[in-house]
Amino acid sequence: MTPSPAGVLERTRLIIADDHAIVREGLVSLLEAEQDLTVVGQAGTGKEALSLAREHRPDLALLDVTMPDMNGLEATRQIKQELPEVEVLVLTMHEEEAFFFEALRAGAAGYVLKGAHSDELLTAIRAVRGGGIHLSPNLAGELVRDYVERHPEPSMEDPLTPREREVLTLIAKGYSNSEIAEQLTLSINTIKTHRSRIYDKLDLHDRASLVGYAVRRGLLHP
Amino acid sequence: MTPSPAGVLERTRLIIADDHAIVREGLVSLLEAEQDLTVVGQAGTGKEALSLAREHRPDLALLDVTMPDMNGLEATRQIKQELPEVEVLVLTMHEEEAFFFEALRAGAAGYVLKGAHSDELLTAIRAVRGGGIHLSPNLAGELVRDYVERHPEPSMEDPLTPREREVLTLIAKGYSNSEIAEQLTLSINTIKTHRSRIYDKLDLHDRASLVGYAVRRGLLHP
DNA sequence: GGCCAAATCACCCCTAACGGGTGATGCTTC
DNA sequence: GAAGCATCACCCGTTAGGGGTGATTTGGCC
Repeated sequence: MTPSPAGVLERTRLIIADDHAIVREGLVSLLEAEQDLTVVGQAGTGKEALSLAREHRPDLALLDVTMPDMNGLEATRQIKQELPEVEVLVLTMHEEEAFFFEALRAGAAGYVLKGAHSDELLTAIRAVRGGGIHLSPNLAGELVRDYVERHPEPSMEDPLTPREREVLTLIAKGYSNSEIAEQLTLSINTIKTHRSRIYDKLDLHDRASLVGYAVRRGLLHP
Repeated sequence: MTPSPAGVLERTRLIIADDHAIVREGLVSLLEAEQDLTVVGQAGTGKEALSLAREHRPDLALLDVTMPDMNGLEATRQIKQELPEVEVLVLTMHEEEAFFFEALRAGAAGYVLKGAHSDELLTAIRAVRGGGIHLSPNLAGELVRDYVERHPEPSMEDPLTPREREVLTLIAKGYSNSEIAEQLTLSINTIKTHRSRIYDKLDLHDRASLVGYAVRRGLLHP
């Protein structure tokens, strides 16, 4: 650590990118009003944002989605690829889920709507600074819905024994009886017996509905 | 709307539940200090919280996880089942993902860690009040990771034609050639041709690896 | 000790599905 | 007019699938 004059904090260094100068100015004055933040660069396009990030290695990049010459999502992707230590916060007016999800895939650590209170932006910046993730409350619901759908209550028991569930999983994954037998080091006859019992218990009679069942139970991914 | 005396706001009505009286008191004074919030009930157990919710129909219930006589997650489940219009915000010291995810499944609209700043709690309450979801920045990352894993970049194209991808999906779902032919109103021969071409292009030679491929591509869920 | 469910394996049957070919025809699109 | 896509036909041999029936062992439970 280099010694710093008394009273000077280790500020969080930001770059901001938005194609509207007025929005940028507004953000700068908003952010500079906080003692722990400082804006070290401004960009009007995605490419500029990327250059700025390379040049300044900021702690955090605040990017708009809609920008000429490379949009904010692509910029996010490239920044995260090249400079993973730079956190990206996407600040946009786009409430569509598609952008939100794409931002997450691109590696953004946060997504804030421009309609939000400025408090939320500051909260988000600090959350991200602390290694966290901030999601717009309006959009986080989609993510949660998605999660809940894919991970149903693990309770709601099925009538299968553990072994049967194991076999079921492998069947659903497309393995043949003999392959399953090999993987579990069992006789193929055993597998066939399990298979029959599974069909009996679940009252299913073909692989398709079996796969459906396994997918609903979330047996395929883990 | 019933007319209200000038200066009196429509306050957000809360109940809070925590097994430690001191924590409750602290929360009450914190929340009552805000002009737009009012605490209409306090509980020290999950069952009490449920009764309070039935009695007061609050806008929001602030629940701790660890409580005697029904924990906060079970209480969340029951409240959301009986009184879906009551939003639940889980406030806990538990940073384990398991509780977090279970809270989401139980229907909570937010999850705030006790280690967070009180600002975050207020932000969360207001976000939830506005129909949003607030997730602890420390834990939201898990949710995002989960999402990103399950929904890989849809780009990164595969060599398959749209029709082939369609057929592949159905194969992975466990349908037989004839069933697929029926569903797509095609000849079974056509399906077999597609199947062969898929095997060729992907250089796979059994259903198992085909399913693996489909899962990775996320073709199974939608 | 007796009972039951779970897990293991064997053997039979028969149909259908599977995978591997080869070849051919329209239809766009470039 | 070549290339890619989608469609269909027919042949072939293997084996996996779905359906039975019966048997053994293990472990837990009363």
